[in-house]
Amino acid sequence: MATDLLSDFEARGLVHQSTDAAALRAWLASPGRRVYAGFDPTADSLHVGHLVALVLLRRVAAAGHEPVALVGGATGMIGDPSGRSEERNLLSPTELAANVAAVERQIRGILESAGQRVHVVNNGDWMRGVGYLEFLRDVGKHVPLSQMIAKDSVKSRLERDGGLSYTEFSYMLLQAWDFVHLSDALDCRLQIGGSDQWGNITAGIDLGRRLRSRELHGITCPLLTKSDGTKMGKTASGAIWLDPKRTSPYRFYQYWINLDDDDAGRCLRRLTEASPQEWIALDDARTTNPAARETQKRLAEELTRLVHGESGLTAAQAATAIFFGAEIAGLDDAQLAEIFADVPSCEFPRSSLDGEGLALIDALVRTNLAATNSKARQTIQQGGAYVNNRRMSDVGHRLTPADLAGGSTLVLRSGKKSYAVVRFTPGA
RNA sequence: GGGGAGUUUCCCGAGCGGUCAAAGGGGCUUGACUGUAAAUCAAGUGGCUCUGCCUUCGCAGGUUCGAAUCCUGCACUCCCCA
Repeated sequence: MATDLLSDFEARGLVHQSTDAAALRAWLASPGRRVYAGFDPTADSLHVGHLVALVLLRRVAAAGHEPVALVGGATGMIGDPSGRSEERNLLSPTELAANVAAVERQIRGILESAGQRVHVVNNGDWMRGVGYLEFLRDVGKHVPLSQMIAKDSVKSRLERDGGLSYTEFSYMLLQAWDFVHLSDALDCRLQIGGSDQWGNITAGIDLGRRLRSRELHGITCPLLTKSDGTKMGKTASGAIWLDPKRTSPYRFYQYWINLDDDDAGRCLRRLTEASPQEWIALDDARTTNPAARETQKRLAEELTRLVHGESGLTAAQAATAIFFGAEIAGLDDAQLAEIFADVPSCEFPRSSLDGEGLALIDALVRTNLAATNSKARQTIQQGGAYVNNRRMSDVGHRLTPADLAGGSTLVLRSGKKSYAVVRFTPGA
């Protein structure tokens, strides 16, 4: 299975374009080859869109090769025009440095468990010392302008009103040089990227041939899109990030659980280590019993474990059980805080529970679960109000210490999915 | 410049003196069903100290026991003729 990486990629639908397949196969036949993919540090976290490349590198490792992850500390200074319709805003050097560090950490976290040596490199390290004139003489001289202009990424931008700046135009040279540099330093001869990277990758291959008479290889994988045409990893509320501070493990898990069947089947192949036998079994399960969502569960489990670890997966599953009706009991404040990390919270003085207690209607309004007292009353009457996931149908109910779930927290819910965490703090 | 029509609750749109918090549709909310989907069905949809009370029908006045409904003025929109 691990013998022919390229066939594995092809079977999983991961190959969009590739350079000479026979030559590539031959090169990959010996173990210990180094294969690289680049990551631009445009934010302090990677997102779901980067998973394809990360998982690909893991597969490279599983096949007995060494993954090389390049973080664009230098290229990030400039911004890749590929797949972009407008000029990028430049990041400040401090921001960039922070992003590079964060992204490097994430990459290591995901790749290092794959069982091979992992190289995480930053092109800032070799670009910083290179002078402009030197670069123009050593690299620029060998890249024909006609080819640069012919690249889709450049052409489409030139045809637009905004055009593109000389800076972004030069991006390609930097990435091309990265590839040549890595082939010098690590004997890395294969670069993998998204389909929008084809132009940049081939620029590197050309440069390698001109400067070193070396044969370099490239593979692009199709960009992940969902069957509804939207980009993978984007939701109405924004991107799905790998950083738990940006996207909680629960939401990450849910994202995969909620994929529709076609997308799930595709993602199973591209993003998980599932074997062909498993795909077939799961495809079958999906047609005979779609309700079980076995494919989605398999996806969600593997990816959540990969990104957030075993504890993240456990937390996400616990949260899932609760968000879908399980009564909230026997959890402490810390666990509640973790599960409901994405949920708006609201604080009340502890004393409001004393004596008469706090009217449920008030609590619903104060937590914005209901717009007015009337709406709150209606919600309760219609059976849409829950305290700790237990339906409350008494309009006059008052919250007392008996309603607390954790030591000082309780969870209100309106309808199926609007939650609010209420914390009662000692204060006045 | 002259003549006509209109402005209703989140949106569209009925209502033309009391039975109007205002038909109907859309949207939204809740419930049932379901695959945490879609469709479907049901209920709700001005506010409140809620079997009652208060505030809404372009704005300001007026007539009337009583006005979204009639009258006057103002603002805005649209149509037709010049």
